[in-house]
Amino acid sequence: MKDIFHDLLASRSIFKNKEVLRPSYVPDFLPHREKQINELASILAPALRGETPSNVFIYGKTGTGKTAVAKFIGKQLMEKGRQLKVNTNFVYINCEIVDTQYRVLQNVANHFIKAWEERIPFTGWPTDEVYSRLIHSIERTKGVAVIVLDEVDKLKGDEVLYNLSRMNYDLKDARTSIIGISNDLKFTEFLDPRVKSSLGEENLVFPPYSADELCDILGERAKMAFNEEVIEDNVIPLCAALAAQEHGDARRALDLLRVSAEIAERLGDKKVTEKHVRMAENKIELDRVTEIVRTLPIQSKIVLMAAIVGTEFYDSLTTGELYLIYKDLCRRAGINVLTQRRVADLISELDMLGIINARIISKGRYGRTREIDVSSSTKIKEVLEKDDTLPNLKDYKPKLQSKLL
DNA sequence: CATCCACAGGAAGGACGGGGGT
DNA sequence: ACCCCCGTCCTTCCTGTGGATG
Repeated sequence: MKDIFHDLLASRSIFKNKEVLRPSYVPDFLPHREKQINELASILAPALRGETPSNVFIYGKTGTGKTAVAKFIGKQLMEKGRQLKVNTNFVYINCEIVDTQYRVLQNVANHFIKAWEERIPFTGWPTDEVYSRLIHSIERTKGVAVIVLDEVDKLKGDEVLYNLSRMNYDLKDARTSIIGISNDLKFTEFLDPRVKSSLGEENLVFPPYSADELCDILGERAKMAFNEEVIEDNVIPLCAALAAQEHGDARRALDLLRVSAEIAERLGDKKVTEKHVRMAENKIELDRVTEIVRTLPIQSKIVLMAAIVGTEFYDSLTTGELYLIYKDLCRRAGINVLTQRRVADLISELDMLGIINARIISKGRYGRTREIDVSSSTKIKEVLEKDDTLPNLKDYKPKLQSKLL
């Protein structure tokens, strides 16, 4: 018993505050985003002077600090508003979760509705009534409202964007600014031109972080997250370098650091070392693959299974060979067989998810096809074997030769 | 050098299901 | 309550093509 408590107490000594490493945490200091912060601030500043601010469109890949900067600005703006006695409101909406026109309007409107007033229900009201209620509530504040739509590309339909971005025309005493955030560069191309011009009055690009910049970010957070002297010197540069290889994703770097420390803690080690980072890298990858595989539709699972079974016996497969195995597996499992055209698309999807590799090769006279292999096949196989909707692949042997005749 | 394999991958359309508008 | 539109999944049909082989 004593030993158990001893271990637990010892392991407490790594983290001081784990929360600051979580993606949801918004730090007070954002290294290497000063330029973006200043630009965004100068775009929104007119609002505090009673002028109408522009709408902004922000884009950049995942983990480049888009959301953090937006939330940070929101906080600052609220503070400045209090100082200047201007009524400021900041609404943050993640469109991946709130993804329909009605729910966006409802969410924004409810933000402005006072506690004792009737809130707008989840469903039931005509959309235009929600809109006019929203306009009315904002008008009443006689102040500034900044509305952030994170992941705007996930929004179904662009009507909401149109309505929201032209709200200023319906307002007299209040002003709004819409900030749209997206990681899809081509997103605006598909928008209604009117929305495009009103939302994209200003554009901000967030470039990926370099390895050095990631180091600074991690260092800053590590000071808050960990106790003194628990992180070895090479750990942070390593996390930064690994994340920079991907696409300068700060979230990934922070995850690596956090998981490394968690592993160290669980192992009862007093310091986080390079070894833990390597283990963390592995664990994160395994978790990612597991999650992807687990949530794959049945047909994709069968295709993946065919790829694994096939590569176990032949070191690379062509689309045609994979398809033969796939058909056989389907018949055994009593699942309907898709056409080769469709299976080819499923193979592409699996390739894009990064759980198989499929590259186009030409075998000259013997055709052009994709060569397929599987990166971490044993991990994937484990996940697939636990799935009881699939045929059991123990002792299964593909018989290509006879089928190919 | 033309040929020709075994596909890649685009186009069009059918079936189906869910969500929003009326 | 109903319908319609849209997205997803899948099929059918099709044209395009890199490069070993004759």
